[in-house]
Amino acid sequence: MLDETDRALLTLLTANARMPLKELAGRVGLSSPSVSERLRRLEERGVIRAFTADIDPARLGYTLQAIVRIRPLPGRLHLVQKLIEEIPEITECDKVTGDDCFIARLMLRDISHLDRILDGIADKAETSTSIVKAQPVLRRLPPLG
Amino acid sequence: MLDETDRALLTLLTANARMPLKELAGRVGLSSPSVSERLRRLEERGVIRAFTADIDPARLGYTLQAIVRIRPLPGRLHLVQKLIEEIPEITECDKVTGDDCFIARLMLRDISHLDRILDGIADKAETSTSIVKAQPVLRRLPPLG
DNA sequence: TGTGAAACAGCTCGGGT
DNA sequence: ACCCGAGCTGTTTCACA
Repeated sequence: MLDETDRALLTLLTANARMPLKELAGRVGLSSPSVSERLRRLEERGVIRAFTADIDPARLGYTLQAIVRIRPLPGRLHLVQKLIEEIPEITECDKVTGDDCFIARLMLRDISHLDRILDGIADKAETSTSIVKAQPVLRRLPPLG
Repeated sequence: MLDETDRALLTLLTANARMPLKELAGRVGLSSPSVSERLRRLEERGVIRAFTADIDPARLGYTLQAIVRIRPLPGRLHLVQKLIEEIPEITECDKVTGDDCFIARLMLRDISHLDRILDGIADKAETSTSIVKAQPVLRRLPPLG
């Protein structure tokens, strides 16, 4: 399904999505056209979902992050999900098993910013908030293979 | 600090990191060299941390994701953090306030894979696991401005 | 910071192994 | 599947506003 060369390409592109084909080719021991074709196929198959820029939220003024577990009140599940999707400060949200129905990541300018957002949810769901103190593992690839 | 043009560039690059300078330039109404210079500065200032490929874990065989809250046993904090960093299936981990010291995202091949990994932690920390059923909000940018 | 032109590098597409 | 080479497209550099 995915050979050694594909895996190497994914690793290289994860580290630097703008790496030129020529350099990619050199590192995996192929020619540029071959690499070009492989990338096309990887995108087509959905292995590569997109090429994105990794922006540092702190440099945008979001110096605080919080992880919030959200338990919608009875009958409010869909309403809460819609609300979550519309709050732009929520940059990630998973719907999970268990009492906590949603687990969301919030980007915040300061602690009062958190207060304001939670106030807007308080009448539709219960929340448990954890403030992020450090990020020991930042977005990385799982083992390929 | 960040003007309107910079914000537009970040939005465009987040959607497609491999977009050619020429096209970026056209969309923000500048010339290619100007855009090139702006990108150089954004990277230098650390606003753009990296250009990365967004890989679909499901296409790599990781059809299951879990969010695990981890509470190290007394005196095991550092040991547990080291362990977390060394488990490659943990692709994200935040150190947070509250009883749950760490919140980690795990990429898994199947449910027995989860069992195996949690077994390796069980004697050093308590864990609470939530299986991801859906992802209503996938990694996106907070408001720029 | 910005622009435009020119030199340079990278990409794509054909044909061939 | 991959490689090579030609032609084209995109990028970078530089003089200048």
